[in-house]
Amino acid sequence: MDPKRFLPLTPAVFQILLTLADGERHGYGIVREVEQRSEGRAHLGLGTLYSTIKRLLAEGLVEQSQWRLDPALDDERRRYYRLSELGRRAAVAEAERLVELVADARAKKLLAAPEVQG
Amino acid sequence: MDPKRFLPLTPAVFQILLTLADGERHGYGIVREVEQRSEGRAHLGLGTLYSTIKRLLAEGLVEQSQWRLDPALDDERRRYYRLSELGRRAAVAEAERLVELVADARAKKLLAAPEVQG
DNA sequence: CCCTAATGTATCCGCAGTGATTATATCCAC
DNA sequence: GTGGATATAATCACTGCGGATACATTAGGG
Repeated sequence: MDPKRFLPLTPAVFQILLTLADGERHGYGIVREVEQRSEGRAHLGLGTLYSTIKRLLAEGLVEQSQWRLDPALDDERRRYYRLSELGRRAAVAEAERLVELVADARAKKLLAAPEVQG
Repeated sequence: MDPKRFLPLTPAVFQILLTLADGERHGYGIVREVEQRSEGRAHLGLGTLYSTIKRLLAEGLVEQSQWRLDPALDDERRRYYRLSELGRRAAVAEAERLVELVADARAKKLLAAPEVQG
């Protein structure tokens, strides 16, 4: 299964996969992490979140998980999700695509060249 | 006028602005350059191209130009476009946003850290 | 306790962007 | 002069986005 067939990922999809890349999260928690990580520059609407997750589950990029926080701290309503292997490879492929885009932007002098690039 | 109000740019819009960043182009020529620069990985449909350019003109990110190639080599039908100052700043802002996304992807270990980064 | 706000999941629906298709015309090579 | 590539443009169905809404639960303050 070639992850490139999902490219380009939409901003919403990439933000969700990115958020799940280092651990499981529940829906609402994803929205808050995106908000925090981007310092408010990226926003994920609730309508987008749940419809997108539904699609990602159907496509097999994301899986539902039984993972639970310490019950004392957790909330029964939460549904946790994790990246599938395919989802991870799709996220990597998208990240590589973005690296190319940035390189193109540098080639077009929209960005300064990095000070040092090994 | 804050270019950030246009973010995030859609893939089609960014590809068009990127193409115009180092010189004037006509519509069909933009499609071909995108195809070539990405080595076929990015594709810009004709329907997308012309409707998007129309919108970009209305938003003032792109301007029509009187520029002409040597008449012997040029084609009367062509309409040339160039980046406006606002368009350039929007493209830069988008490129910077992509740099942040790539950094996020590195932080989440989706990509290896760059070998050297000054 | 109760009230409110925040948390949490979920659906609905209008809107915007995409891109295939179609139409039309011109350019160029043979 | 015929055919295929070039070129612009409008139409149209499809998808993704995100605000609005609904509803239930949880947390905290008075």
